[in-house]
Amino acid sequence: MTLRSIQPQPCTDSNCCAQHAPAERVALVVSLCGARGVRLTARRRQVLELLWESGRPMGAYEVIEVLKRRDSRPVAPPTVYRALEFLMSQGFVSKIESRNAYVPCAHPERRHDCIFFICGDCGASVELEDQRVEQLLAEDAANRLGFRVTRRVVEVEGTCRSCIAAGPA
Amino acid sequence: MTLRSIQPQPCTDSNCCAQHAPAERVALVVSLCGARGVRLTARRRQVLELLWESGRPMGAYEVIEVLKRRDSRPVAPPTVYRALEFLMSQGFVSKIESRNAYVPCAHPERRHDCIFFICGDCGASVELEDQRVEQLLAEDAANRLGFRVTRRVVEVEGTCRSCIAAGPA
DNA sequence: GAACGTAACGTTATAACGTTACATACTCAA
DNA sequence: TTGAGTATGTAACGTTATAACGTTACGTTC
Repeated sequence: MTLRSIQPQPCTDSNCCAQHAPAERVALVVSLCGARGVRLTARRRQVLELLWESGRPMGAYEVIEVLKRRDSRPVAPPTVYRALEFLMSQGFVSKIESRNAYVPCAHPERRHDCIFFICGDCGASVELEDQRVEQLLAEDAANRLGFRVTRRVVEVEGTCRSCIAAGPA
Repeated sequence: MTLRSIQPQPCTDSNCCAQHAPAERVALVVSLCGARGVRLTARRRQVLELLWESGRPMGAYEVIEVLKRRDSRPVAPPTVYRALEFLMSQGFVSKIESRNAYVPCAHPERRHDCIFFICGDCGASVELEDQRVEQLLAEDAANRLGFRVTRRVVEVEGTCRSCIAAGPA
């Protein structure tokens, strides 16, 4: 099945816990780039696919390592950082600040800051949206501080359901 | 006025926007260390005082630079990182993950994750507490994900009141 | 289809941030 | 006062990110 034959499925469920097929999400990004008139070059797409395939946050140098092995030729840091920068600027990828790691955005069609829940045991992360949290932060900023918000970083660390079930290591 | 002569003032106002006198906050930490039986060594205290005096988040290497100038002899990264680690473990200092920077905690006597509002223009940060945000994040974690929370990172970036008043640069 | 302009990429070097390993010194209690 | 535990100093290293600059790819215009 080629990428082009995959129909991207818009997802309007902000509570979906990011259960999406990687290839379908990449196809969605391809179509979004077309609509926006920006270029998803081979490198950029390669990085995005890698993040989707990985299933958990990846460091920039981890990305570099994998690309090197696949290409069997050097891929330098700036190349990967530029790809990540593009993907983030378009809302296709987010950075998890507390880990210096990058994850593909479950809903690239929506512009939003989301909340990341990161498992300290297995390293997996899940993104959620919660308008109420955004609302409270906006209120605190405006009413208590007279502060204008441009970006929100909300990262919750802990233990995911699977790791809790698996018991203490 | 010596540090010992300063009486730490407990602050129970989580809405105080961190308006505290540095020396008084350091004195509070001194007394907390005594009560907890942990050692606020000269280095640790020096780093804490520096953060309080600075008035805005400092990078670890910025701390190193200032200490070097004051001591007029080298202060190596591990020394500072260890001091920061101790101060964070005791809740006297917090790290702003999105900046790789450190700030003294306005309420070292309370164990809590707080919300940081960071001005992108002047670099200042203010900490607030908001139980409602913590509550929502805990609910999302438990109900939607079955996730056990150990730490919350909430950082809001934007423009502070003063910089808004000063107008666009 | 040649020349041009821009965006993307490659290469090298370096800045910024953080850790490991190990030797030395200090502290406190037995 | 001596030994165990804690803290510090020092050097080397590892990781993350960016600056600076040249080259390639690609669409556009003539």
